[in-house]
Amino acid sequence: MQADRVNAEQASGGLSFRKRAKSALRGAGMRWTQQRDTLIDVIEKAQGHLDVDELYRLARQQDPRLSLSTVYRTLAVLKRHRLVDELHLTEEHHHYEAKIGAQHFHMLCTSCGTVTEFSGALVDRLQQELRREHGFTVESIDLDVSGVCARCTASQPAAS
Amino acid sequence: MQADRVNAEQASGGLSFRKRAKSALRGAGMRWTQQRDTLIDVIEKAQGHLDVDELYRLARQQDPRLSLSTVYRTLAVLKRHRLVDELHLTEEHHHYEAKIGAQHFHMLCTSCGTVTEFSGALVDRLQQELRREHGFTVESIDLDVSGVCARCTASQPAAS
DNA sequence: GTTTTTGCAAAATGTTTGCATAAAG
DNA sequence: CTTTATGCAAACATTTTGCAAAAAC
Repeated sequence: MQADRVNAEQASGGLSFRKRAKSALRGAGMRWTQQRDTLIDVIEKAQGHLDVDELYRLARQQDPRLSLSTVYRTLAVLKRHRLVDELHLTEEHHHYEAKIGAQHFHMLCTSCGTVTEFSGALVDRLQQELRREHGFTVESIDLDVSGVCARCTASQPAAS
Repeated sequence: MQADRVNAEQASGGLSFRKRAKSALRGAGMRWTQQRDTLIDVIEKAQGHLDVDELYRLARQQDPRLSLSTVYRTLAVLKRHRLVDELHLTEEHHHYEAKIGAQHFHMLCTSCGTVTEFSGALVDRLQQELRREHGFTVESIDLDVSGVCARCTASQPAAS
């Protein structure tokens, strides 16, 4: 557990997600509660994309009394402080992930459901282009791709 | 009204949205109902981005008995047949627009609320890159940008 | 001790569904 | 005449909210 925390800090350049979250909230005059600690811990460890129910379920394994309202309220706070990103991978459920490391985006394979990340280099270019051509200053980009991943393309006879 | 229809046909290369929709649905063994005609007409004329409530409200001006269920059911059909696009411009409401003309994406100004369209050239490049680098075949891209438009940037003292 | 946060239950929101009736083909 | 689509109301899933009790500071 101690080791996990050290690894997490190394992965994100010396400051764990939990520590960043704690100081961001404390800095805004908010309180660091047991529930927020639990939820942040689950989100950080998930290393991926949780929807609200998964987050709720996992958090209750650590603290069975934690309520669904608290999950929603905490996600709202974390979104507001830009500590988590909300993804719209599917029509049905939103997914959330810790904002750690470089900006990236997601490809969802419609065949196997796998989510792959890709980096934001091309998206940076798009941002520049929007400023140059439209005078538009980008604040946030919501970009999700769906299609067929390499594995599924290879394993399926090309649909004619 | 007749003139509107002619203009619409010219704008989309000889086949109005309504005619395309009609033949797509008829081709799939579905019926061309009064309600579908009304909804398609509203969507086509809107020339922009309607959310469900706006669509419902406008459609009821033409046919006061048309129900909200029918709006949802019709949008589902149109989405399935790729006759409308569903946009995720804001957190709260989905928006829908007729799929007419070239692919394009949307920038939402967080200051004045204006939605501006931009073309898909850069997005095409992204698509190629994903195939080249990840072997991923793109089926659909959900891309929405928010930020500050040129007008608002100009009229506001640069926030320091 | 004061203020914020929580858990719970209730309400609000947005969307879907079952079913009898109406309309389309 | 047969099948599909509609309107209505009820069901559903998800998210938000009011409030008293608990926890943080």
